Amino acid sequence: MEAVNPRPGKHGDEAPRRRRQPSETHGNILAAATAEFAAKGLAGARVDEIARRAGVNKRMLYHYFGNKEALWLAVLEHAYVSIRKEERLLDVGSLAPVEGMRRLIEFSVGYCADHPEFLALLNSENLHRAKYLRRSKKMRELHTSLLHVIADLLERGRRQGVFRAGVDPAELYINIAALGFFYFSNIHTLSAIFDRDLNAQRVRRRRLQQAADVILGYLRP
Amino acid sequence: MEAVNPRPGKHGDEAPRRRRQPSETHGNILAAATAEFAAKGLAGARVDEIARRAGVNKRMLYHYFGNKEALWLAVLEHAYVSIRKEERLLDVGSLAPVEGMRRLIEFSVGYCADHPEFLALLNSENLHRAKYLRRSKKMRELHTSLLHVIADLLERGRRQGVFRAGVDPAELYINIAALGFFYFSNIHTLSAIFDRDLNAQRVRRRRLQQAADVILGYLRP
Amino acid sequence: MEAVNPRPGKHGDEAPRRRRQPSETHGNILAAATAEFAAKGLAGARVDEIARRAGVNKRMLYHYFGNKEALWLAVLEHAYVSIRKEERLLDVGSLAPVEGMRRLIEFSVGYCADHPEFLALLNSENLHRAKYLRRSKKMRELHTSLLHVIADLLERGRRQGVFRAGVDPAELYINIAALGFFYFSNIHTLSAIFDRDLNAQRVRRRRLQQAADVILGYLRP
Amino acid sequence: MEAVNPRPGKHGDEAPRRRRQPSETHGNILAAATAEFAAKGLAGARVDEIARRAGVNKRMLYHYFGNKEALWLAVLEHAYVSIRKEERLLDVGSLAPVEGMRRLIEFSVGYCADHPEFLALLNSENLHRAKYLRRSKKMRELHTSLLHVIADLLERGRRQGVFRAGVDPAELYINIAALGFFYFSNIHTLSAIFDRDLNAQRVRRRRLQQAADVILGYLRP
DNA sequence: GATGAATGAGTGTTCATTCAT
DNA sequence: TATGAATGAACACTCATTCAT
Repeated sequence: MEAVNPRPGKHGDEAPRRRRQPSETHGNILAAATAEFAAKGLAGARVDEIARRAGVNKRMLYHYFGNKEALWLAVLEHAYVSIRKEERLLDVGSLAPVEGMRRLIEFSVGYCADHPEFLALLNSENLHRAKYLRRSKKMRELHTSLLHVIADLLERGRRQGVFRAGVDPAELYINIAALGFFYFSNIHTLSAIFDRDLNAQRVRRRRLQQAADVILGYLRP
Repeated sequence: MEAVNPRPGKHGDEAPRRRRQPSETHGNILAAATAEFAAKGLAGARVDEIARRAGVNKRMLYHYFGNKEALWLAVLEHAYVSIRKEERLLDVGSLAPVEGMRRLIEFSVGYCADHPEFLALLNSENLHRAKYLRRSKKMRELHTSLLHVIADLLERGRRQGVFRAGVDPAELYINIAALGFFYFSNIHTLSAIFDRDLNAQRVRRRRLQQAADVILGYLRP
Repeated sequence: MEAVNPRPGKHGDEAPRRRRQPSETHGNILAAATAEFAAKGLAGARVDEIARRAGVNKRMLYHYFGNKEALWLAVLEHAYVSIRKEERLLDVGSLAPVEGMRRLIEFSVGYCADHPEFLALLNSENLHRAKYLRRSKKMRELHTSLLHVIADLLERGRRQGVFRAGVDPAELYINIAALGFFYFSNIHTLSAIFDRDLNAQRVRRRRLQQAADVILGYLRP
Repeated sequence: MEAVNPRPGKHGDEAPRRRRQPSETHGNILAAATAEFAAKGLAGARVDEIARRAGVNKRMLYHYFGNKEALWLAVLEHAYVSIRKEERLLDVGSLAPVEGMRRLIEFSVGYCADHPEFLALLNSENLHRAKYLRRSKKMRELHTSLLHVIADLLERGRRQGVFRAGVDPAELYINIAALGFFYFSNIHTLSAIFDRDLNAQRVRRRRLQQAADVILGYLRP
């Protein structure tokens, strides 16, 4: 992380254009890139447009991130960090297994409903066969803790007799993700082929319930 | 030359291969475009590359399809026509409701496992918020017959007491699709974040079974 | 490469000439475009050729002017600015009415003789029915001052009894322009159909005299 | 090739599509090309569009005219033939000198007002410095007769004492043409720069009168 | 750190023209 | 005579990236 105020105590907010605000610039670029990449994909996104949206000079983008592909990876990593960070706040470790599991499921589905840009980024990265994500060391570390949390839930549930044994944490997480992801990700093509207006927010509640039912039914001993 | 360029077209005599096979050329372009678009998305695909893969002059692509976006729509439509055509061969109308439903589910999941290009195309089209598919009149006609088939299965099953009432055909189809689509579509990012090699063909059988169980359990009266 | 082409820009170290001379580059492009457009018209002109003539990268042309049509308009505007600028130097406002009018006429005819590119540009723009020029706000401002100068000459001449009344400044200017324009503009086709070599410079003096005679005769009270 | 009328002698006019109508096809192409070339110039005109306007296959255009440039010349020649043909119908040789001259002038100006496509074609050919017209032998023959007619008028007028001597027929014709051509040819740019709507038909009569006055005044002994 | 001019390789698309039928 | 598929060269324009300031 870059120091935000190199010279603390002497920074007026009154916009002396072209100040040195490293971390703000960095964050602006990341946010702009997330929006642009989510909307257009890696190939469709334009470096100029990202710079414009971020309100910074295009050169800064190269200064902070190296090139377009590295920026893409940074955006992806940041997206995963964000969801995992929120996820950790659920603190499911301190809840009873069934309640914890339900909260995890509802969060997972709700996050898909509320963050279409996350779905778009993942779909685009899948198009590239995870070429960029695979390079990232951050990712594995980030998700091992998630797997530990799920494994802990499963183990506590099994010991309490509310979950059956032999469930793989990763497989389970994939099933959870599937129930939210597909619907909200494919909502546009589904609307088109079935000539309906499938609205994300309207079906949100139903999806939350249905996903919890399916997964908890599946986990029952 | 001033203002007008005759462009003589200097083509060596050693390769005057210029046949006239309209439908073959058309099909070659469509196949090549499907592969290229599925691999790179709309923005990432290159018209030159499509022409090269199809073994035709780039100009033919514009002759037959108009432009890149129209070709994209043609590819999408063709992909949907293909899956629906295979689906119709299942002839689920002549089977008992439960068996017919199972066959439909297994086909749907199996198709996702076997046709990654179909998943990729749909994901890309979702990135564009179904901008192109929405223009297509073909699509609605194509899918009304599918909805009739499912409605017929549900109705017969309900009368025979094996399916519960009140199930919407389109909603059901979306649930079926979800169970196959997500897994095979996100296999690359999932492999990356969980550091495993999730192989499509290896999990094919398990997914088929699981999807059928979930849907048929859901339909039970 | 998949979807993203880094395009490293392999440029040999032996020629790293890349200066930063904004106004010079801008001027070079304008001059080159004037020559190319005058010689070939809008449709016939080649953007590559303009860049080559200007000795700049083609991309700069879009950097400074937007696109070919905008460059066309810039060239047209510049051509009009140039003639009006020279015209203002005549300072006819400080001359006696007849002498001022004569100087204006001679300048106008002489300009047509000396600037075939101006005639060519106007003819091409007329082909487009002034589609581009009509968008320009600059033009009206530019010519209102000209009309004021002519109106002043006419008024002073009328008061002094050397010009008749009721002459419209714009109509008069059109008549003046006509006398020079046609001859020098159509010199090539006229040479062809009458099988003579009508040379611009040779007839220059005669046209100057004749035009002044016609206009001043027309203005006599 | 399909034989349209295998048995000649039995061909109704009731549209057996794809008849052999050489001269009609030839004429259609010429008319379509005239419109397209006049509207867009040589470089801007599209061979496909000409074929479409003519309602014939593009190949026919090459069959009858060879290539685009040859078609351009054919259009130019046809345009000149048309004006000269109408001009001959005036039969000025049988009129008194002054009346004949007046009729010639009025025709010349009126033709410019009524045939903007003629002006456009000439301006475009001037852009090419009469490159194509100069190749044409037809042109010189076509205009020598015109020059003879004017020379005869001048000579008769001189003998009758109504015209002064020493007037060059070609120079005179150029002066006549100038008076109509410029105004109607430049009407669009003039409208744009002076922010008026100069309408061709509205000023027609005034121009006719003015041109006759100027020329006849000039010819007075 | 920050700017915008500059670059070269390409991007989708269009052109006049020709060939097989 | 007529058709429309086929061609290759070029067309206007755009791209991610870098350099001078």
